[in-house]
Amino acid sequence: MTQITMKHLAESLGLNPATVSRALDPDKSHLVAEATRLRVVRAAEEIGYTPDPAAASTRRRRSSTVGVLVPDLANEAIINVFRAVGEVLERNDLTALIAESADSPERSRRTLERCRARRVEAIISLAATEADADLMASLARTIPTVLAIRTLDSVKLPTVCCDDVKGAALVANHLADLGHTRMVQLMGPPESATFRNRARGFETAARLRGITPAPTLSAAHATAAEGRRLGERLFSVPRDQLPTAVFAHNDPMALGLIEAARVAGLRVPRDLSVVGYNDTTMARDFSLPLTTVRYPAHDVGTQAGTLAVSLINGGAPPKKPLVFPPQLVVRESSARPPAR
Amino acid sequence: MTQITMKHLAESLGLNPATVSRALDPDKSHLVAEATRLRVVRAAEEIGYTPDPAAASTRRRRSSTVGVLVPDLANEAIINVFRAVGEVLERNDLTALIAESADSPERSRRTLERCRARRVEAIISLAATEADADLMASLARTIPTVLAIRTLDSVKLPTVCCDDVKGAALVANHLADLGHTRMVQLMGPPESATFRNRARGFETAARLRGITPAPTLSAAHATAAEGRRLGERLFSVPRDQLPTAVFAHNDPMALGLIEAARVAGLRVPRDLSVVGYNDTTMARDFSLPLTTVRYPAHDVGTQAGTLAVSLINGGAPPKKPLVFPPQLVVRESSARPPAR
DNA sequence: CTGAAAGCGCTTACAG
DNA sequence: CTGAAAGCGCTTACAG
Repeated sequence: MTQITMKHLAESLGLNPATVSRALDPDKSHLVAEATRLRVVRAAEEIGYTPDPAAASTRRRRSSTVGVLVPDLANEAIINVFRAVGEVLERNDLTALIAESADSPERSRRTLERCRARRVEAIISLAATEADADLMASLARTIPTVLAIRTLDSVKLPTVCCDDVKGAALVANHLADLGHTRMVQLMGPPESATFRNRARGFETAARLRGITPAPTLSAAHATAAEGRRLGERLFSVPRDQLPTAVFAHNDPMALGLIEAARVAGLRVPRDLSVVGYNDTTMARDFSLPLTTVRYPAHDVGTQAGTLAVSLINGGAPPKKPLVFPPQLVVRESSARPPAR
Repeated sequence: MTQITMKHLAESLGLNPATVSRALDPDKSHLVAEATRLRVVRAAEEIGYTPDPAAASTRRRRSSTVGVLVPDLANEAIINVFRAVGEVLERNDLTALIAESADSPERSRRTLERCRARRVEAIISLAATEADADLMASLARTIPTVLAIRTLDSVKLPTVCCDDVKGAALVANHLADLGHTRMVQLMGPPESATFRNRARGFETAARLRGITPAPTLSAAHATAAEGRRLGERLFSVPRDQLPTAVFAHNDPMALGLIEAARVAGLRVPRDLSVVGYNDTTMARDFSLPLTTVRYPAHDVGTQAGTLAVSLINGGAPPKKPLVFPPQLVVRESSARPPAR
């Protein structure tokens, strides 16, 4: 099966390959007589011809490719952002090269290295951690780089994210409004700025309401298993020393915690209020419907993609991070604290 | 920032680009004096040079790219298979182009079309449905194509999958062994062969044990929400007409069903046994630990990747599907039926 | 073992 | 508006 080329197509139409190339390129087809263009396009469609992108890449000196880093492919909240990124890239004839870092600095490094080798025109990282800040900064000198979801403190890079400080403050205020005074956070790994921001936002807002949260519980991974494990530990103290509300930094941890509460004989929300973050499908479908924070995944993803495209085209990086607001979603896992 | 090329590197070393090319290509470096090879490799490392893959592709006339279709990026069971596929491809210097079909025929078509346009060297579909069987068959005439997870009846293609008939039979026998006689299935969408096979395997094995399952419940999507919805309907009948065991075709549906059971005041497993499929993390972490079937994701993915590589290299397609055995994992959601 | 030339399939100045 | 030529950055016969 020998590959059909532009030369073949041109010959069969009695045209020069250059004309065929122009006719098939939306950015150049205005240089071609409409009748010719139609003839070419039709013939191409008929035989199912489409120019070889690798050859086009070499000549154009553009890979038409963007590297996208995610920490975890099976994480719904992150994949929702990725989907929006992918849509924007596709619309701009850019192919997404997706890679998973698993939050391992070693894998991040290898993956970014591969992006560079592939001559990606931009990098969009949904997986930034301080551990690879230096590498990101150095890559960003030659490749347009966008951070999404997770910010980086130590290096200034174009960033699109959710206002997690505010999101956590919404939770603190919601709980304070319900009358809770004994609250605790179940924090995700501090490597991700999202969790650091949520921790800070919650703490600050609580204090503004005159509440001092109990010492934060730190999860090694932001998973249901960790939520459950830390819940078991938390609930092992006498009842009257228990907090009346827990803010878990994401939905899986919240659900794991609720399981632990059930096992410990605590009713949610009657004995304990639990709030999650992200509003993933499981927040609605498992356990009792979870009070959580809706993450503006579509906005973050769309803007990150758009920003990358703009940087590729020589646009100036925005001076400040693009920040989208989260939204509190009150469901059934939060209520007034139990009476004393 | 003008790109550094092989020509630059060659000049700086006083060598011909051809020699540099050979030195840097593991398959050709044996043609080069070891001392020369070392000199080249070191210089390349020092300046961070790596040959442009697009240019290599055009000249080699190989894209070094494989298209991988998945139905859902956020589905843990499927992503586990994809991860194994990805590892094999990476080891063989192939880049995975991942695309999501969302089980929409229209998106499958567009996505496969894009694979063809990109000149992928092979296609691995974890998302096959009969709706795109014709298209797959036609593509397979020019592009090595491998089916994984989901088989296709109407067209013979190289396939790697799990023995879902057997997996479901394990469940039926487990429940029969416990003494259940009133069972029902909660079936996933029949578009996916996995669910058709599970339905058949369960039914057949049950009948061999002298049990006729109640009419199967059909889920529109294999999600927790659907499990919950169908559970609510199932549990709305008088208790004495209830089945004593439910086989849900995947873990999310099983967990949704368990939630519905809780709401209906049924205790699992005391009043009702529930078994899932796939052994995803949530089977361990949410709800009570779920009895389920471990899916051989690593084997299926590794073999699918290996098979694709072999086909690319001109290997013969296997005469029969490569089938890996599932394994029953008994946890706490299944027990003896309630006494009458 | 190395070099010089040709060529992969495109796109893009350059002419007309 | 179209063509003929050159060239993108590689790799691969072909020589020696």
